Amino acid sequence: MIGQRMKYLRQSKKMTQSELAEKLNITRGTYAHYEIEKRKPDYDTLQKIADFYDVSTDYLLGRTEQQTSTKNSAPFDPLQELNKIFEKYDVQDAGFWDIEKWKEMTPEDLRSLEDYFEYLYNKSKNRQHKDNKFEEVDDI
Amino acid sequence: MIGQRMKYLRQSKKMTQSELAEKLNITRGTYAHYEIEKRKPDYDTLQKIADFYDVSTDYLLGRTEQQTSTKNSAPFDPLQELNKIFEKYDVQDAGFWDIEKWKEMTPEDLRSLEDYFEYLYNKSKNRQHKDNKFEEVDDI
DNA sequence: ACCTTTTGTAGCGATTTGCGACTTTATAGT
DNA sequence: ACTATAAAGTCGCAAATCGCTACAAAAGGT
Repeated sequence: MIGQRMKYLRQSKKMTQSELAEKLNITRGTYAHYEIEKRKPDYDTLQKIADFYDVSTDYLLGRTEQQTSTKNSAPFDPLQELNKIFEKYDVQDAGFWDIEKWKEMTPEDLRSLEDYFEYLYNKSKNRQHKDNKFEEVDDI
Repeated sequence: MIGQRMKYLRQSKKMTQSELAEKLNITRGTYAHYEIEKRKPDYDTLQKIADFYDVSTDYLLGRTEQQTSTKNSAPFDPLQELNKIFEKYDVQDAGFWDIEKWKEMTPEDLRSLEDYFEYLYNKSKNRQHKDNKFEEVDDI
C-alpha cells in the first residue's frame, strides 16, 4: 500500500526516483525498494515523505483515503503551554524551572505537571504530607 | 515521542504493559522497549496501536497534537469504486474480471484502471492498435 | 535499432528487532 | 515498616530488516 501511494504521489509531481531520493537523503536504490514494497522506510524517512507531499502518515500507510495532512501548522510550544498552567494554578515562576529542559517537553509531560499541581492543590487542602506519590518530580 | 504517547494512552486506559502486549500480539518485553524508546514497533504494530486507541499514526509519531484518528469509518470499497468506473466508461461487466482480486485493489489501482479505459477510449477513436503501452493489464 | 534515462533487483555488511530471562522498581496487604 | 506480588526496565543473542553499491531490465526518445 505505502509503495503504491509513494509512487502515485511522486508521479503526480512528475519527479524521478532519483530526485525523490535526494530530497529524502537516501540513495535511489533504497528509495526504489519502498515503491515496490521490498523495504519500508524508517520512521524518520516516513515522516519526511509525509512532510514533502504534505499528506498524513495515515494516508501513506493506507489507513485513510484522505490525503490531507493533519500536521500542525503552528507547532506545539512547551513554554507557552507551561505558562498557561502557571496561570491556571496561580504559580509564580520562582526561577527554579530549567527552561532549557522545558523546551524538550511533550504534551504528555505537561499533563503530568498538571496532575502534579492538582495533587499539590489537594494536599494543601487537608495537609497530609505523608503520601510521596509525586516525590520525584525533581527530574522534570 | 512515540514512547511517551504510548505510555500516556495506555495509562489513561489504566492498562498494564502485559495487557497491551497481548492485544498487540507481542511479548511484554518487546512492548516495554517501545515506551522507553529503545525499539520501534514495526508498521503493522504501529497501526494496531493506532487502531486500538483510535488515534492517528501522525499523533503517535508526534506529527500532530490532535489525537483524532483520521481513519475512515466507512472503509474504501474497491468493488463499489469499480462499478463507478464501469458506469463512467459504459463498460458492461463481461464476467472476465476476477472479483476476488479486485477486493485487494487500492485507490491507486483504480486510477490505473481509469487511465487504461481512457487509453482504450482514445485508441478506439483513431484505431491505432500498435502502441502496447497497456498490454500488461492482465495482471490487474 | 541505438543510446540514454529511469526503474527493478540481487548480494552483502551493518543495524535493528523481537524474544526470553533476569533485575529493578512500584504497589498492596498485613 | 516489612514482605510478597505485580509491574516495568534491561541485557544477550538469534533472526530479520535495512541501506548501500553494483548490475540488469524497461522505458523513452531520436
